[in-house]
Amino acid sequence: MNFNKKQLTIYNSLEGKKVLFNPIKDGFVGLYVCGPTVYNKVHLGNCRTFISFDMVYRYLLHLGYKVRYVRNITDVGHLVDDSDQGEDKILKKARLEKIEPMEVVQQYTLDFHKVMNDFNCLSPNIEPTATGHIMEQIEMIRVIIDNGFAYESNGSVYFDVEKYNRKQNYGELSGRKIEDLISNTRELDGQTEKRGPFDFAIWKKASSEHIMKWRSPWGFGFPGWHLECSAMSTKYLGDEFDIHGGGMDLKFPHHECEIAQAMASNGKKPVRYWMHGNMLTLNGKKMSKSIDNSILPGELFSGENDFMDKPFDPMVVRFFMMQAHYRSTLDFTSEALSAAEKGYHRLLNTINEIENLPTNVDSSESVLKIVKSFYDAMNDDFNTPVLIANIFEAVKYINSVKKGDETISSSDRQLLKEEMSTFLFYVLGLKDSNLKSEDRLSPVMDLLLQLREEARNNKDWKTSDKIRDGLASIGITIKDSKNGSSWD
RNA sequence: GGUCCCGUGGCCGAGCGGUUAGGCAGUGGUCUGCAAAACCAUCUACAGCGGUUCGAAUCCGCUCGGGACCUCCA
Repeated sequence: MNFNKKQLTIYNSLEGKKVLFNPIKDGFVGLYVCGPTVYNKVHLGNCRTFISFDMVYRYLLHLGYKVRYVRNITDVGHLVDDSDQGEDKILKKARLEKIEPMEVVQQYTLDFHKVMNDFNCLSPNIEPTATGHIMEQIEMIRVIIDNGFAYESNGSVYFDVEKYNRKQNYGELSGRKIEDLISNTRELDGQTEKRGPFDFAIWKKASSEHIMKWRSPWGFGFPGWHLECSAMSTKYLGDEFDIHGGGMDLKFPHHECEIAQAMASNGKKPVRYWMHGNMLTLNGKKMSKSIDNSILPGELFSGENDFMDKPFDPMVVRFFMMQAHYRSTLDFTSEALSAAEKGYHRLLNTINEIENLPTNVDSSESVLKIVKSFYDAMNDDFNTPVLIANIFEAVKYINSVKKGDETISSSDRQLLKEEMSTFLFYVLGLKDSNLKSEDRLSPVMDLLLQLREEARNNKDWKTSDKIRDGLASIGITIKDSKNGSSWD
Protein backbone atom coordinates (compact mmCIF):
# COMPACT_ATOMS: atom_id res chain seq x y z
CA MET A 1 0.00 0.00 0.00
CA ASN A 2 1.34 3.43 -0.78
CA PHE A 3 -0.31 5.34 2.00
CA ASN A 4 1.95 8.24 2.64
CA LYS A 5 3.77 7.99 5.92
CA LYS A 6 4.67 11.63 5.67
CA GLN A 7 1.15 12.48 6.79
CA LEU A 8 1.59 11.34 10.36
CA THR A 9 0.88 14.09 12.86
CA ILE A 10 1.83 13.95 16.51
CA TYR A 11 0.71 16.12 19.39
CA ASN A 12 3.96 17.58 20.63
CA SER A 13 3.76 18.58 24.29
CA LEU A 14 6.60 21.00 23.73
CA GLU A 15 4.57 23.04 21.26
CA GLY A 16 1.15 22.23 22.66
CA LYS A 17 -0.27 21.26 19.29
CA LYS A 18 -0.35 18.62 16.62
CA VAL A 19 2.52 18.83 14.18
CA LEU A 20 3.67 16.88 11.16
CA PHE A 21 6.15 14.19 12.10
CA ASN A 22 9.51 14.47 10.40
CA PRO A 23 12.23 12.20 11.72
CA ILE A 24 15.75 13.57 12.08
CA LYS A 25 17.09 10.86 9.80
CA ASP A 26 14.81 9.87 6.98
CA GLY A 27 13.34 6.43 7.53
CA PHE A 28 14.64 6.06 11.08
CA VAL A 29 13.02 6.87 14.41
CA GLY A 30 14.58 7.07 17.86
CA LEU A 31 11.97 6.43 20.54
CA TYR A 32 12.59 6.65 24.27
CA VAL A 33 9.98 5.84 26.89
CA CYS A 34 10.43 6.22 30.63
CA GLY A 35 10.09 2.75 32.07
CA PRO A 36 9.07 1.58 35.52
CA THR A 37 10.84 1.88 38.83
CA VAL A 38 10.95 -1.75 39.85
CA TYR A 39 10.25 -1.50 43.56
CA ASN A 40 6.69 -2.81 43.31
CA LYS A 41 4.32 -4.63 41.00
CA VAL A 42 3.23 -2.49 38.07
CA HIS A 43 -0.34 -1.37 38.44
CA LEU A 44 -2.78 -0.93 35.62
CA GLY A 45 -2.18 2.79 35.31
CA ASN A 46 1.51 2.19 34.67
CA CYS A 47 0.55 -0.36 32.06
CA ARG A 48 -1.61 2.05 30.12
CA THR A 49 1.37 4.24 29.31
CA PHE A 50 3.43 1.29 28.12
CA ILE A 51 0.53 -0.07 26.08
CA SER A 52 -0.03 3.34 24.50
CA PHE A 53 3.59 3.60 23.45
CA ASP A 54 3.61 -0.01 22.31
CA MET A 55 0.86 1.05 19.90
CA VAL A 56 2.93 4.06 18.81
CA TYR A 57 5.96 1.81 18.26
CA ARG A 58 3.88 -0.68 16.30
CA TYR A 59 2.36 1.96 14.03
CA LEU A 60 5.75 3.52 13.30
CA LEU A 61 7.02 0.06 12.37
CA HIS A 62 3.98 -0.51 10.21
CA LEU A 63 4.66 2.74 8.37
CA GLY A 64 8.01 1.28 7.47
CA TYR A 65 10.25 3.16 9.85
CA LYS A 66 13.28 1.51 11.30
CA VAL A 67 12.67 2.25 14.95
CA ARG A 68 15.07 2.01 17.84
CA TYR A 69 12.85 1.75 20.86
CA VAL A 70 14.54 2.26 24.22
CA ARG A 71 12.69 1.83 27.50
CA ASN A 72 14.64 1.91 30.73
CA ILE A 73 14.33 0.03 33.97
CA THR A 74 14.92 2.23 37.00
CA ASP A 75 16.70 0.11 39.55
CA VAL A 76 18.39 2.78 41.65
CA GLY A 77 18.15 6.46 42.46
CA HIS A 78 14.42 6.98 42.62
CA LEU A 79 13.87 8.68 45.95
CA VAL A 80 10.83 8.46 48.17
CA ASP A 81 10.90 12.23 48.56
CA ASP A 82 13.02 15.20 47.67
CA SER A 83 14.56 16.05 51.02
CA ASP A 84 18.25 15.61 51.74
CA GLN A 85 17.66 12.33 53.50
CA GLY A 86 15.18 11.11 50.87
CA GLU A 87 15.39 7.34 50.77
CA ASP A 88 15.88 5.24 47.66
CA LYS A 89 12.64 3.38 46.81
CA ILE A 90 14.39 0.13 45.96
CA LEU A 91 16.47 0.25 49.12
CA LYS A 92 13.45 0.97 51.27
CA LYS A 93 11.63 -2.02 49.84
CA ALA A 94 14.69 -4.22 50.35
CA ARG A 95 14.90 -3.11 53.98
CA LEU A 96 11.21 -3.80 54.56
CA GLU A 97 11.37 -7.25 52.99
CA LYS A 98 14.82 -8.01 54.37
CA ILE A 99 16.26 -8.97 51.00
CA GLU A 100 18.99 -7.68 48.73
CA PRO A 101 18.09 -4.60 46.66
CA MET A 102 18.89 -6.53 43.51
CA GLU A 103 16.44 -9.19 44.59
CA VAL A 104 13.77 -6.52 44.71
CA VAL A 105 14.82 -5.36 41.28
CA GLN A 106 14.87 -8.88 39.86
CA GLN A 107 11.50 -9.81 41.30
CA TYR A 108 9.66 -6.78 39.98
CA THR A 109 11.46 -6.68 36.67
CA LEU A 110 10.26 -10.22 36.05
CA ASP A 111 6.75 -9.23 37.09
CA PHE A 112 6.87 -6.26 34.76
CA HIS A 113 7.97 -8.38 31.82
CA LYS A 114 5.28 -10.94 32.49
CA VAL A 115 2.57 -8.30 32.56
CA MET A 116 3.89 -6.65 29.40
CA ASN A 117 3.77 -10.06 27.77
CA ASP A 118 0.19 -10.61 28.97
CA PHE A 119 -0.74 -7.35 27.32
CA ASN A 120 1.01 -8.44 24.12
CA CYS A 121 3.50 -5.56 24.21
CA LEU A 122 6.54 -5.88 21.98
CA SER A 123 9.87 -5.74 23.74
CA PRO A 124 11.88 -2.58 23.30
CA ASN A 125 15.10 -2.91 21.31
CA ILE A 126 17.12 -1.84 24.30
CA GLU A 127 16.02 -1.99 27.93
CA PRO A 128 18.87 -0.38 29.85
CA THR A 129 19.12 -0.24 33.62
CA ALA A 130 20.33 2.68 35.69
CA THR A 131 22.80 0.51 37.62
CA GLY A 132 24.27 -0.68 34.35
CA HIS A 133 25.10 2.88 33.32
CA ILE A 134 26.77 4.39 36.38
CA MET A 135 29.87 5.37 34.41
CA GLU A 136 27.86 7.19 31.78
CA GLN A 137 25.99 9.05 34.48
CA ILE A 138 29.13 10.05 36.36
CA GLU A 139 30.59 11.30 33.10
CA MET A 140 27.53 13.39 32.38
CA ILE A 141 27.63 14.88 35.87
CA ARG A 142 31.26 15.89 35.36
CA VAL A 143 30.38 17.66 32.15
CA ILE A 144 27.48 19.48 33.75
CA ILE A 145 29.72 20.60 36.63
CA ASP A 146 32.40 21.70 34.17
CA ASN A 147 29.82 23.72 32.30
CA GLY A 148 28.91 25.41 35.53
CA PHE A 149 25.37 24.16 35.94
CA ALA A 150 25.87 21.88 38.93
CA TYR A 151 27.70 22.09 42.24
CA GLU A 152 28.93 19.69 44.85
CA SER A 153 27.54 19.98 48.33
CA ASN A 154 28.48 17.66 51.16
CA GLY A 155 29.25 14.74 48.84
CA SER A 156 26.14 15.19 46.72
CA VAL A 157 25.86 17.01 43.41
CA TYR A 158 22.92 19.28 42.65
CA PHE A 159 21.73 20.80 39.43
CA ASP A 160 21.61 24.58 39.74
CA VAL A 161 18.18 25.33 38.35
CA GLU A 162 18.23 29.09 38.85
CA LYS A 163 21.59 29.46 37.16
CA TYR A 164 20.44 27.30 34.29
CA ASN A 165 17.28 29.34 33.98
CA ARG A 166 19.26 32.52 33.54
CA LYS A 167 20.67 31.13 30.31
CA GLN A 168 17.97 28.74 29.25
CA ASN A 169 14.28 28.37 29.81
CA TYR A 170 13.60 25.97 32.66
CA GLY A 171 9.92 25.09 32.45
CA GLU A 172 9.38 25.30 28.71
CA LEU A 173 7.86 21.83 28.54
CA SER A 174 5.47 22.12 31.45
CA GLY A 175 4.73 25.80 30.90
CA ARG A 176 6.03 26.85 34.28
CA LYS A 177 7.93 29.94 35.28
CA ILE A 178 10.57 29.53 37.89
CA GLU A 179 9.53 32.70 39.69
CA ASP A 180 6.02 31.30 40.09
CA LEU A 181 7.42 28.02 41.30
CA ILE A 182 9.51 29.71 43.93
CA SER A 183 6.76 31.98 45.15
CA ASN A 184 4.36 29.07 45.41
CA THR A 185 6.61 26.50 46.94
CA ARG A 186 6.10 25.39 50.45
CA GLU A 187 9.03 25.06 52.78
CA LEU A 188 10.53 21.61 52.87
CA ASP A 189 12.59 20.51 55.79
CA GLY A 190 16.10 19.30 55.38
CA GLN A 191 17.08 21.10 52.21
CA THR A 192 20.13 22.77 53.60
CA GLU A 193 22.47 21.21 51.06
CA LYS A 194 20.76 22.92 48.14
CA ARG A 195 21.33 26.46 47.04
CA GLY A 196 17.88 26.79 45.55
CA PRO A 197 14.62 25.04 46.37
CA PHE A 198 14.27 23.62 42.88
CA ASP A 199 17.77 22.33 42.55
CA PHE A 200 17.65 18.58 42.16
CA ALA A 201 20.15 15.88 42.98
CA ILE A 202 22.05 14.36 40.11
CA TRP A 203 24.33 12.49 42.50
CA LYS A 204 23.51 11.55 46.08
CA LYS A 205 26.00 10.83 48.80
CA ALA A 206 25.59 7.37 50.34
CA SER A 207 26.06 6.80 54.02
CA SER A 208 28.44 4.09 55.20
CA GLU A 209 25.63 1.57 55.80
CA HIS A 210 24.06 2.27 52.40
CA ILE A 211 24.15 -0.88 50.26
CA MET A 212 23.73 0.50 46.75
CA LYS A 213 26.64 2.82 46.19
CA TRP A 214 29.40 3.46 43.71
CA ARG A 215 32.73 5.25 43.80
CA SER A 216 32.71 8.67 42.18
CA PRO A 217 34.81 11.83 42.12
CA TRP A 218 32.54 13.09 44.91
CA GLY A 219 32.84 10.04 47.12
CA PHE A 220 30.60 7.02 47.43
CA GLY A 221 27.08 7.58 46.26
CA PHE A 222 24.42 6.82 43.69
CA PRO A 223 22.93 8.70 40.73
CA GLY A 224 19.81 10.85 40.83
CA TRP A 225 16.65 9.64 39.20
CA HIS A 226 16.31 12.25 36.44
CA LEU A 227 19.85 11.69 35.26
CA GLU A 228 19.58 8.07 34.19
CA CYS A 229 17.12 8.86 31.40
CA SER A 230 19.35 11.60 30.06
CA ALA A 231 22.45 9.44 30.19
CA MET A 232 20.87 6.38 28.63
CA SER A 233 18.83 8.15 25.96
CA THR A 234 21.95 10.05 24.91
CA LYS A 235 24.02 6.89 24.83
CA TYR A 236 21.63 4.87 22.68
CA LEU A 237 19.78 7.52 20.68
CA GLY A 238 22.21 10.40 20.51
CA ASP A 239 22.24 14.02 21.65
CA GLU A 240 19.10 14.68 19.67
CA PHE A 241 16.45 12.08 18.99
CA ASP A 242 12.90 11.97 17.69
CA ILE A 243 10.33 10.93 20.25
CA HIS A 244 10.34 10.83 24.03
CA GLY A 245 7.29 9.40 25.74
CA GLY A 246 6.00 8.94 29.23
CA GLY A 247 3.08 9.50 31.52
CA MET A 248 1.60 12.94 32.01
CA ASP A 249 2.74 12.93 35.62
CA LEU A 250 6.38 12.79 34.52
CA LYS A 251 6.15 16.01 32.55
CA PHE A 252 7.14 17.99 35.60
CA PRO A 253 9.66 17.77 37.03
CA HIS A 254 11.16 14.62 35.50
CA HIS A 255 11.07 15.50 31.82
CA GLU A 256 11.78 19.14 32.50
CA CYS A 257 14.92 18.04 34.31
CA GLU A 258 15.90 15.79 31.44
CA ILE A 259 15.82 18.71 29.05
CA ALA A 260 17.85 20.85 31.46
CA GLN A 261 20.47 18.13 31.98
CA ALA A 262 20.91 17.57 28.27
CA MET A 263 21.12 21.28 27.51
CA ALA A 264 23.54 21.81 30.37
CA SER A 265 25.81 19.04 29.16
CA ASN A 266 25.86 19.56 25.41
CA GLY A 267 23.77 22.63 24.62
CA LYS A 268 21.32 20.69 22.49
CA LYS A 269 17.62 20.18 22.95
CA PRO A 270 17.48 16.42 23.33
CA VAL A 271 14.02 15.67 21.97
CA ARG A 272 12.05 16.73 18.89
CA TYR A 273 8.65 15.36 19.88
CA TRP A 274 7.52 14.96 23.47
CA MET A 275 4.52 12.71 23.90
CA HIS A 276 2.55 12.30 27.12
CA GLY A 277 -0.04 9.67 27.82
CA ASN A 278 -2.88 10.47 30.14
CA MET A 279 -3.83 8.89 33.44
CA LEU A 280 -6.14 6.03 34.13
CA THR A 281 -8.80 6.74 36.69
CA LEU A 282 -10.53 4.41 39.08
CA ASN A 283 -13.64 5.72 40.79
CA GLY A 284 -13.03 8.99 38.98
CA LYS A 285 -9.66 9.53 40.64
CA LYS A 286 -6.19 9.02 39.26
CA MET A 287 -4.98 5.47 39.67
CA SER A 288 -2.02 5.81 41.95
CA LYS A 289 -0.03 3.68 44.31
CA SER A 290 0.59 6.56 46.68
CA ILE A 291 -3.10 7.20 47.37
CA ASP A 292 -3.98 3.52 47.47
CA ASN A 293 -6.30 3.78 44.50
CA SER A 294 -5.00 1.19 42.11
CA ILE A 295 -5.60 -2.24 40.70
CA LEU A 296 -3.01 -4.77 39.60
CA PRO A 297 -3.24 -6.40 36.17
CA GLY A 298 -3.23 -9.84 37.76
CA GLU A 299 -6.17 -8.92 39.96
CA LEU A 300 -8.07 -7.74 36.93
CA PHE A 301 -7.35 -10.93 34.94
CA SER A 302 -8.29 -13.20 37.83
CA GLY A 303 -11.29 -11.20 38.99
CA GLU A 304 -9.92 -11.04 42.51
CA ASN A 305 -10.44 -7.38 43.22
CA ASP A 306 -12.97 -5.05 44.82
CA PHE A 307 -13.69 -3.00 41.72
CA MET A 308 -14.89 -5.36 38.99
CA ASP A 309 -17.78 -7.80 38.80
CA LYS A 310 -15.84 -10.42 36.87
CA PRO A 311 -12.44 -11.25 35.40
CA PHE A 312 -11.32 -9.65 32.15
CA ASP A 313 -8.99 -11.02 29.51
CA PRO A 314 -5.83 -8.94 28.93
CA MET A 315 -6.82 -8.45 25.31
CA VAL A 316 -10.21 -7.09 26.35
CA VAL A 317 -8.45 -4.65 28.65
CA ARG A 318 -6.12 -3.62 25.86
CA PHE A 319 -9.02 -3.18 23.45
CA PHE A 320 -10.82 -1.07 26.04
CA MET A 321 -7.77 1.16 26.40
CA MET A 322 -7.50 1.49 22.64
CA GLN A 323 -11.10 2.70 22.52
CA ALA A 324 -9.94 5.87 24.25
CA HIS A 325 -7.35 8.30 22.92
CA TYR A 326 -3.98 8.06 24.66
CA ARG A 327 -4.14 11.73 25.66
CA SER A 328 -7.54 11.43 27.35
CA THR A 329 -8.12 10.17 30.83
CA LEU A 330 -9.92 6.85 30.89
CA ASP A 331 -12.17 5.70 33.66
CA PHE A 332 -12.08 2.02 34.56
CA THR A 333 -15.43 0.51 35.45
CA SER A 334 -16.83 -2.98 35.28
CA GLU A 335 -19.69 -1.84 33.08
CA ALA A 336 -17.44 -0.11 30.55
CA LEU A 337 -15.13 -3.12 30.35
CA SER A 338 -18.04 -5.50 29.81
CA ALA A 339 -19.24 -3.31 26.96
CA ALA A 340 -15.78 -3.38 25.41
CA GLU A 341 -15.64 -7.15 25.82
CA LYS A 342 -18.81 -7.69 23.80
CA GLY A 343 -17.76 -5.30 21.08
CA TYR A 344 -14.34 -6.92 20.85
CA HIS A 345 -15.74 -10.43 20.46
CA ARG A 346 -18.10 -9.20 17.79
CA LEU A 347 -15.15 -7.74 15.93
CA LEU A 348 -13.20 -10.98 16.15
CA ASN A 349 -16.15 -13.02 14.94
CA THR A 350 -16.53 -10.86 11.88
CA ILE A 351 -12.89 -10.77 10.96
CA ASN A 352 -12.80 -14.55 11.05
CA GLU A 353 -15.59 -14.66 8.51
CA ILE A 354 -14.12 -12.42 5.83
CA GLU A 355 -12.44 -15.24 3.94
CA ASN A 356 -15.75 -17.08 3.64
CA LEU A 357 -17.54 -14.14 2.07
CA PRO A 358 -19.09 -14.70 -1.37
CA THR A 359 -17.29 -12.62 -3.99
CA ASN A 360 -18.57 -10.74 -6.99
CA VAL A 361 -17.11 -8.99 -10.03
CA ASP A 362 -17.32 -5.62 -8.33
CA SER A 363 -17.44 -4.25 -4.82
CA SER A 364 -20.41 -2.12 -3.88
CA GLU A 365 -18.27 -0.19 -1.42
CA SER A 366 -14.85 1.31 -1.94
CA VAL A 367 -12.59 -0.90 0.12
CA LEU A 368 -9.75 1.45 -0.63
CA LYS A 369 -11.71 4.23 1.00
CA ILE A 370 -12.31 2.10 4.08
CA VAL A 371 -8.63 1.26 4.32
CA LYS A 372 -7.73 4.90 3.87
CA SER A 373 -9.98 5.76 6.80
CA PHE A 374 -7.85 3.45 8.97
CA TYR A 375 -4.69 5.33 8.04
CA ASP A 376 -6.36 8.72 8.38
CA ALA A 377 -7.36 7.91 11.94
CA MET A 378 -3.91 6.72 12.95
CA ASN A 379 -2.13 9.55 11.16
CA ASP A 380 -4.17 11.96 13.27
CA ASP A 381 -2.05 11.66 16.39
CA PHE A 382 -2.66 7.92 16.77
CA ASN A 383 -6.44 8.25 17.06
CA THR A 384 -7.18 4.63 17.94
CA PRO A 385 -10.83 5.20 19.00
CA VAL A 386 -11.62 6.58 15.56
CA LEU A 387 -9.69 3.73 13.96
CA ILE A 388 -11.83 1.26 15.89
CA ALA A 389 -15.01 3.10 14.92
CA ASN A 390 -13.92 2.85 11.27
CA ILE A 391 -13.20 -0.84 11.68
CA PHE A 392 -16.73 -1.30 12.99
CA GLU A 393 -18.00 0.42 9.85
CA ALA A 394 -16.15 -2.24 7.91
CA VAL A 395 -17.81 -4.88 10.08
CA LYS A 396 -21.20 -3.57 9.05
CA TYR A 397 -20.17 -3.77 5.39
CA ILE A 398 -18.88 -7.32 5.78
CA ASN A 399 -22.13 -8.43 7.36
CA SER A 400 -24.10 -6.83 4.55
CA VAL A 401 -22.02 -8.74 2.01
CA LYS A 402 -22.65 -11.92 3.93
CA LYS A 403 -26.35 -11.24 3.84
CA GLY A 404 -26.26 -10.41 0.13
CA ASP A 405 -27.16 -6.73 0.38
CA GLU A 406 -23.68 -5.62 -0.67
CA THR A 407 -20.97 -7.15 -2.84
CA ILE A 408 -17.21 -7.50 -2.67
CA SER A 409 -14.67 -8.49 -5.30
CA SER A 410 -12.17 -11.21 -4.67
CA SER A 411 -9.21 -8.81 -4.62
CA ASP A 412 -11.02 -6.40 -2.31
CA ARG A 413 -11.88 -9.25 0.01
CA GLN A 414 -8.21 -10.11 0.22
CA LEU A 415 -7.25 -6.48 0.78
CA LEU A 416 -9.85 -5.94 3.47
CA LYS A 417 -8.85 -9.09 5.29
CA GLU A 418 -5.20 -8.13 5.24
CA GLU A 419 -5.72 -4.55 6.34
CA MET A 420 -8.20 -5.34 9.08
CA SER A 421 -5.89 -8.00 10.46
CA THR A 422 -2.96 -5.65 10.23
CA PHE A 423 -4.62 -2.84 12.12
CA LEU A 424 -6.34 -5.00 14.68
CA PHE A 425 -3.54 -7.42 15.43
CA TYR A 426 -0.35 -5.73 14.36
CA VAL A 427 -1.00 -2.04 14.99
CA LEU A 428 -3.39 -2.22 17.94
CA GLY A 429 -1.52 -5.25 19.22
CA LEU A 430 -4.58 -7.38 19.89
CA LYS A 431 -4.81 -11.10 19.48
CA ASP A 432 -7.52 -13.66 19.27
CA SER A 433 -7.36 -15.50 22.56
CA ASN A 434 -10.30 -17.72 21.76
CA LEU A 435 -10.71 -21.29 22.92
CA LYS A 436 -10.83 -22.12 19.24
CA SER A 437 -7.10 -21.87 18.99
CA GLU A 438 -6.86 -25.03 21.04
CA ASP A 439 -6.44 -27.54 18.25
CA ARG A 440 -7.40 -30.58 20.24
CA LEU A 441 -10.75 -29.16 21.25
CA SER A 442 -11.87 -28.47 17.71
CA PRO A 443 -12.45 -32.03 16.46
CA VAL A 444 -14.21 -32.90 19.71
CA MET A 445 -16.53 -29.99 19.24
CA ASP A 446 -17.19 -30.97 15.63
CA LEU A 447 -18.26 -34.38 16.87
CA LEU A 448 -20.59 -32.91 19.49
CA LEU A 449 -22.18 -30.56 17.01
CA GLN A 450 -22.70 -33.45 14.62
CA LEU A 451 -24.42 -35.51 17.32
CA ARG A 452 -26.64 -32.59 18.17
CA GLU A 453 -27.49 -32.05 14.54
CA GLU A 454 -28.60 -35.68 14.23
CA ALA A 455 -30.71 -35.39 17.36
CA ARG A 456 -32.33 -32.24 16.03
CA ASN A 457 -33.09 -33.90 12.70
CA ASN A 458 -34.85 -36.63 14.68
CA LYS A 459 -36.63 -33.96 16.73
CA ASP A 460 -34.95 -35.42 19.78
CA TRP A 461 -34.95 -32.06 21.58
CA LYS A 462 -34.07 -33.63 24.87
CA THR A 463 -30.69 -34.80 23.59
CA SER A 464 -29.96 -31.70 21.54
CA ASP A 465 -30.73 -29.39 24.43
CA LYS A 466 -28.66 -31.48 26.78
CA ILE A 467 -25.65 -30.96 24.54
CA ARG A 468 -26.34 -27.25 24.11
CA ASP A 469 -27.01 -26.53 27.79
CA GLY A 470 -24.18 -28.70 28.98
CA LEU A 471 -21.72 -26.81 26.81
CA ALA A 472 -23.21 -23.51 27.89
CA SER A 473 -22.57 -24.38 31.50
CA ILE A 474 -18.84 -24.69 30.79
CA GLY A 475 -18.77 -21.44 28.84
CA ILE A 476 -19.12 -22.63 25.25
CA THR A 477 -21.87 -21.06 23.19
CA ILE A 478 -23.56 -22.89 20.34
CA LYS A 479 -24.43 -20.60 17.49
CA ASP A 480 -27.13 -21.90 15.16
CA SER A 481 -27.56 -20.42 11.72
CA LYS A 482 -29.02 -21.38 8.37
CA ASN A 483 -25.75 -22.94 7.31
CA GLY A 484 -25.38 -25.13 10.36
CA SER A 485 -24.03 -24.67 13.83
CA SER A 486 -20.76 -23.31 15.12
CA TRP A 487 -19.34 -22.64 18.57
CA ASP A 488 -17.53 -19.98 20.45
C1' G B 1 -2.98 29.70 46.42
C1' G B 2 -0.35 29.11 41.30
C1' U B 3 -0.35 26.54 36.33
C1' C B 4 -3.19 23.53 33.15
C1' C B 5 -7.06 20.16 31.45
C1' C B 6 -12.03 18.43 31.24
C1' G B 7 -17.61 18.45 31.71
C1' U B 8 -21.16 14.91 25.16
C1' G B 9 -27.41 10.73 25.23
C1' G B 10 -28.52 4.93 30.57
C1' C B 11 -22.76 3.65 30.52
C1' C B 12 -17.90 4.19 27.95
C1' G B 13 -15.99 7.32 24.38
C1' A B 14 -14.75 10.33 19.31
C1' G B 15 -15.49 15.22 17.67
C1' C B 16 -11.31 21.10 16.95
C1' G B 17 -17.30 26.08 13.00
C1' G B 18 -21.84 23.55 8.79
C1' U B 19 -22.61 16.38 7.17
C1' U B 20 -25.13 9.63 11.37
C1' A B 21 -18.78 9.04 15.16
C1' G B 22 -18.30 4.16 17.19
C1' G B 23 -19.07 0.37 21.12
C1' C B 24 -22.36 -1.48 25.09
C1' A B 25 -27.27 -1.27 27.03
C1' G B 26 -32.67 -0.27 25.52
C1' U B 27 -36.59 -0.79 21.70
C1' G B 28 -38.42 -3.02 17.04
C1' G B 29 -37.41 -6.75 13.47
C1' U B 30 -34.92 -11.15 10.63
C1' C B 31 -33.55 -16.11 11.79
C1' U B 32 -35.18 -20.39 15.07
C1' G B 33 -38.54 -26.63 17.52
C1' C B 34 -37.90 -23.29 21.96
C1' A B 35 -33.84 -20.46 23.13
C1' A B 36 -29.15 -18.43 22.65
C1' A B 37 -25.96 -16.38 19.31
C1' A B 38 -25.70 -13.62 14.96
C1' C B 39 -27.41 -9.81 11.74
C1' C B 40 -30.51 -5.38 10.37
C1' A B 41 -33.12 -0.93 11.88
C1' U B 42 -33.85 2.66 15.65
C1' C B 43 -34.70 6.30 20.31
C1' U B 44 -32.33 9.16 24.45
C1' A B 45 -26.72 14.39 23.76
C1' C B 46 -23.53 18.13 23.86
C1' A B 47 -23.14 21.30 32.48
C1' G B 48 -25.60 26.45 32.90
C1' C B 49 -25.92 31.62 31.29
C1' G B 50 -24.36 35.30 27.94
C1' G B 51 -21.49 36.75 23.45
C1' U B 52 -19.06 36.25 18.27
C1' U B 53 -21.04 34.12 13.55
C1' C B 54 -25.45 33.24 8.10
C1' G B 55 -24.47 28.94 11.25
C1' A B 56 -21.36 26.55 17.67
C1' A B 57 -20.82 20.47 21.12
C1' U B 58 -16.82 22.94 18.44
C1' C B 59 -14.53 30.10 19.18
C1' C B 60 -14.83 34.05 23.50
C1' G B 61 -16.50 35.50 28.61
C1' C B 62 -18.70 34.32 33.20
C1' U B 63 -20.95 30.65 36.70
C1' C B 64 -21.20 25.75 38.59
C1' G B 65 -18.93 20.84 38.85
C1' G B 66 -14.75 17.36 38.26
C1' G B 67 -9.57 16.26 37.54
C1' A B 68 -4.04 16.73 36.93
C1' C B 69 0.57 19.02 38.19
C1' C B 70 3.05 22.35 41.71
C1' U B 71 6.15 16.61 46.85
C1' C B 72 7.20 10.29 44.97
C1' C B 73 4.08 8.53 40.87
C1' A B 74 3.08 5.86 34.03
